[in-house]
Amino acid sequence: MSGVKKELILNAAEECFAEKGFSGTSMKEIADRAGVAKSLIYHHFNSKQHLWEESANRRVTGSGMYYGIREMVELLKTDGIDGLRKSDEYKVFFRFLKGHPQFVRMIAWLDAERSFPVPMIPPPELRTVILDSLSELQKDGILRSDLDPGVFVIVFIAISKIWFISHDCMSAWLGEESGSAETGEKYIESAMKILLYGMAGGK
Amino acid sequence: MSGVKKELILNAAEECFAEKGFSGTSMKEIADRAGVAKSLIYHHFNSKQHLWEESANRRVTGSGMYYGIREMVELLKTDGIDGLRKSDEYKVFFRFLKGHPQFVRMIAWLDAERSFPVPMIPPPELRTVILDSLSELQKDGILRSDLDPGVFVIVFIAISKIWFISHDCMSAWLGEESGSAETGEKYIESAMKILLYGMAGGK
DNA sequence: TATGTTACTGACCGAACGGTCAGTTAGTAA
DNA sequence: TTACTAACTGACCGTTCGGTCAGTAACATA
Repeated sequence: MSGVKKELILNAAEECFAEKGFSGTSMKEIADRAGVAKSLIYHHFNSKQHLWEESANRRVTGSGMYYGIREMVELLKTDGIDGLRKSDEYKVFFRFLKGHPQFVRMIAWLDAERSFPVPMIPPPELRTVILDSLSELQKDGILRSDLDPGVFVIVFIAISKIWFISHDCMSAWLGEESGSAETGEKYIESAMKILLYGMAGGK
Repeated sequence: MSGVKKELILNAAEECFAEKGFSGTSMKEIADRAGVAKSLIYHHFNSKQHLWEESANRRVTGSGMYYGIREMVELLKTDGIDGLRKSDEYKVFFRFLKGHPQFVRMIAWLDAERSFPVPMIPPPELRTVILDSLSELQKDGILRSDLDPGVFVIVFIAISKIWFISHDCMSAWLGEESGSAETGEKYIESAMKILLYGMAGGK
């Protein structure tokens, strides 16, 4: 009946690392949060760095981060840009981030950390499916065809991600008090207006 | 003749913090890099946290980060979107980040760090000038008028910033080998095509 | 029951941590 | 010269760090 305490350790590590990053987290903190002896961590994981990599990897690859994007691209194929605009589906990635604040914290640390890097590469088969669909949409004239399809994905991720990663700085550019949950919804609607319009037109 | 070694300390702190963040940097590292005794740091700054805040603040507020954006908005007023598109000026913020990798590293840490936060708010007068100009451009029909003008700024920053902050992850979505400097130029050109087109049209 | 393996603990280690402090140097004003 | 202040240093402090290790508890197999 192994693995139960190992799971506790991984969960505790994820929480601590998401809050304070690699260097800001001590092994004692993780052990205390997991409710185990510190030395047990070294029984299951070789070192702090290994634990960091394992928990970060699990959180990133197991997040399903990109599945919303794939669904969105599928919707784009069936309903076109206007269909996407009228539905709420273009918010899918934004809402994913909103619902997973711990995941957001983790990728913020991964973006900064270079001494103990964790790749964060999209799953190859998902990447291929999304890029192929986008290429098809370009051929069909639904998306502008003068760009690498990957650019659509990047700008899409960028405008969602920045809202949560640099929230204070960004909401300072908007008039309302930044804390309100409504501001986020209004922001992503506005930003996606720009994006959806720009993705269709041009050249 | 004070201040010269204090300056050395601040510079060394900036470099160390940009590389390894707050928790990953030790006071001894900073002292060694500055070529002074560790205790001298405590003569000029109260604590590690104060040094962190002071060096981060100096780097962020002194960066001139937003001046390129203001210039761009001015150009938009005189030459319109087509003028901006034809010149290279829309790359101004992207090139600023490209030319200041240490600044990019620092804001990546600031985005992640919540235990020792540093605000990173845009200078109020610059913010006002930029937002006012954008409002004017909306009234003149050059920019779409159905959005808060701050959104233009945010999406603009977002697509430039993400290229450097999450570089490995993002360039994985583009076909070429990610390391090349040319890829970045191609990316920002493509992304700005989407943005400039989307900022003009719609509603 | 005997045996081996894995899960798990508490005591412990040397190193590094942030921070202090007594004391020295150097410049400056009276 | 004296006296005061700010710049600066090296030795030192208590704590915490990541990591080790001998030993125990639990459980499966034979």
